[in-house]
Amino acid sequence: MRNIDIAWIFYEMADLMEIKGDDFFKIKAYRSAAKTISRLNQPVEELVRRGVFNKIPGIGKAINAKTREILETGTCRTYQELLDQVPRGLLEIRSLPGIGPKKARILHQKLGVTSLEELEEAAKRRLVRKLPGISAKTEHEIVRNIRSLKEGRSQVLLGLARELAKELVEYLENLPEVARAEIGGGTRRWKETVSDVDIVAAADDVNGVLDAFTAHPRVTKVLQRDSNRIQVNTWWGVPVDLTVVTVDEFITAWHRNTGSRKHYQHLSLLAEEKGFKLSHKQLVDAYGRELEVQDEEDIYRHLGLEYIPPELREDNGEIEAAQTGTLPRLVELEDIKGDLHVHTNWSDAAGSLEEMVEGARKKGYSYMAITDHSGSLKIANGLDAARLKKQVKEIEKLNQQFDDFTILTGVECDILADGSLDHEDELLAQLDVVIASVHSHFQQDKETMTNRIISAIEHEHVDIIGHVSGRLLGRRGGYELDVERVLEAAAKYNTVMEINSSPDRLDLSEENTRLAKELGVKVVINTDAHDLKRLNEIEYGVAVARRAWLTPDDVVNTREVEDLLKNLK
DNA sequence: GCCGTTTTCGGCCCGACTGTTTTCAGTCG
Repeated sequence: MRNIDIAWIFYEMADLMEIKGDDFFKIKAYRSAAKTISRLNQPVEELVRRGVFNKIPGIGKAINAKTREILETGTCRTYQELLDQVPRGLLEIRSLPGIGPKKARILHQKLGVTSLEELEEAAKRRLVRKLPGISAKTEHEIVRNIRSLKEGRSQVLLGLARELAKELVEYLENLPEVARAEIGGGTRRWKETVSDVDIVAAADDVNGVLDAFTAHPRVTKVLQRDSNRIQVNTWWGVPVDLTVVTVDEFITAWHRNTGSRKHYQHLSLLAEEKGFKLSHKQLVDAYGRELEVQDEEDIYRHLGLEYIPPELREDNGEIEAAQTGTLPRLVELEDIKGDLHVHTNWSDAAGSLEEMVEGARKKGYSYMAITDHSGSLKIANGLDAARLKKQVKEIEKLNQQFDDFTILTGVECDILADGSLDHEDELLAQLDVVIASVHSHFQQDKETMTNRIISAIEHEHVDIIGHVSGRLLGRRGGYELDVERVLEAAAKYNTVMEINSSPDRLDLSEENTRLAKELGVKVVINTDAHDLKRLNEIEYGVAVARRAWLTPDDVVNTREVEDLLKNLK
C-alpha cells in the first residue's frame, strides 16, 4: 500500500461519515490524518515498522490501529461497514455543486437515490423539488450539473495520469521479456488533461507481456484485447492503453503513439512530399530503402527537421519552425533556480520553514521565497502583520546560515473584494516578494473581478499575481475574468504572472501563458507547495511553459537572485 | 477521533454567501 492509497481510504471514510451524520470533530480527525499521511515523505509501512508512526501529531490510537489493519489486509472493517451503510454513489451526489452531506442524505432517505443516474431520473420526474430546502430552480441546477459532470468525467488530470503511467511503465520495465517501455500519448506531451494513459512497450513475447499487464494490481478490468494491444480500466477509473511492438519498430511506434494526431499527419504529408513513407513500423526513403531510426531525433533529421520535443507536437507551427531552424530554446527544469511561492506551517502547510528551505536546497535551488497566506484567509491560518514581521525576523536569522542560498521574505497576500490588499503598504514594502491572489468572493461579475485584479497589478509593491484564473481542474472553472485586459495591465505595470504548477491548477493555463508571452508579460513558474513533496510539482509548471513555447528569458526564476530581484518591483 | 505539565473530559470551529426563507441551515473556500 502506498501512502496515497491509505490516505484515500481515510478520506473516503470521512466523506461517508459526513453523509451518515457522524460527529464533526471525528470527521475532521479522519481528514486531518488522511492529509498528514498523504504528505509524509516516507512510506507509512516503514514508519510503522520503526514504531514512530503513532508519534505523528494527529495519528492517535484508533487511526494507528486502522492503518495497521489496512497495511495487513488492504482495507479495514470500519471502512467496509461504512460502505454497507452509505451507498458509494452518494459520494458522487455529494460532489455536485450546492449539494453537501445533509442534502445528499435527504435525497437518499426521501427518494432512495443511490447514484447520479437515479438522481437525474428523480429530478426529471420533478420529485426533487418537493424536498425541504430544495426549489425547482435547484432541481434544474442539479440536472445541469450532472450533465456537465458526466461530460467532464472522461478527462483525467495530468498529475494522476503521469503518476499511474510511471508506475505501470516501471512494472513493465521490470518484466524480463520487456526490452523497453515508455509513456506515450497526451501524457507524454504533458497535456493538462488526457482521455487515457498510453504506454508503448518493446518485446518479442507479445502475449506474455499482455498477460502480465492484466495481472497488475491497478488493473481492474480488460476492456478490449487485440493481437498486440490491450485497453484496460484501472484504479480511479483511468483507462490505460498498452501497445506492444518489436524492438525494431519501437521508436516509430512510440513516436506515432505520442502524436498528436495532427502533428503526425502533418509529418506524414511532409514525408510524402519527399517521396518518403512514414509509418508506425518504419521510415522508408524515395528509393524504398528503410532509413535507420535509433531515436526520434533520427526521424526528424531524415525529414530535414530540427528535433521537436513532445510538448510542441500539436501542429501549432512547430513543423514550420523546425524546417527553418527557428524552434525556440524551450525553458527546462534545470533552468529553474528557485521557487517563489511556498507555504509553511506558519499558515496552512505541513512543512516547517527549515524543512522547506532544506527541500529547496536539496533540489539544487539557490533561492526560495516563503509566501504564507495573509490574515484574512482565516481557514488557512493566514499571518497578520505581527506574525508576518516575526516570520521575517526568523528568516533573516536563518539566512545567516547559508552563503550559497537565499531565503527571500514574502507573502501570498489576499486581494480583497474591493481590489485592496490584505496588508499595509509599509509592510509589503519590506518584503522581497509579494504575490497577490484571489481567495474569496469568486462570484463577482467579470467587470468587478477584472478591475479587482488589475488594482493589485497596479500596486507598487505587488510583484506577482498568483493563480490568476482561480480554476481547479476537474472541480471548478475559474471565475469570470477578462484575461486579456489583465495581461495587458501586467505588461504595462511590469507585474509578473505566475504559472502555478499544481496539477489541479496549471494556472496560467497554456493558452493564457501563450497570450502572456505575446503581450510581453514576464512569467514565474511556482509550485505553491504546501509540503516538501509538492516542491517537485515544478515540472508541471515547466511543462505548461514549454507547451506555450517559453524560453528561459521569458521566465524570471531562471535568473540568479540579484538579477531576479532587479526584475521584481 | 485527537489532544493535554493548568484538564483523561471537554475542547476542537472561521466567515461569507446562498437559497429558501420569515430568522436560518447548509454549503463552500
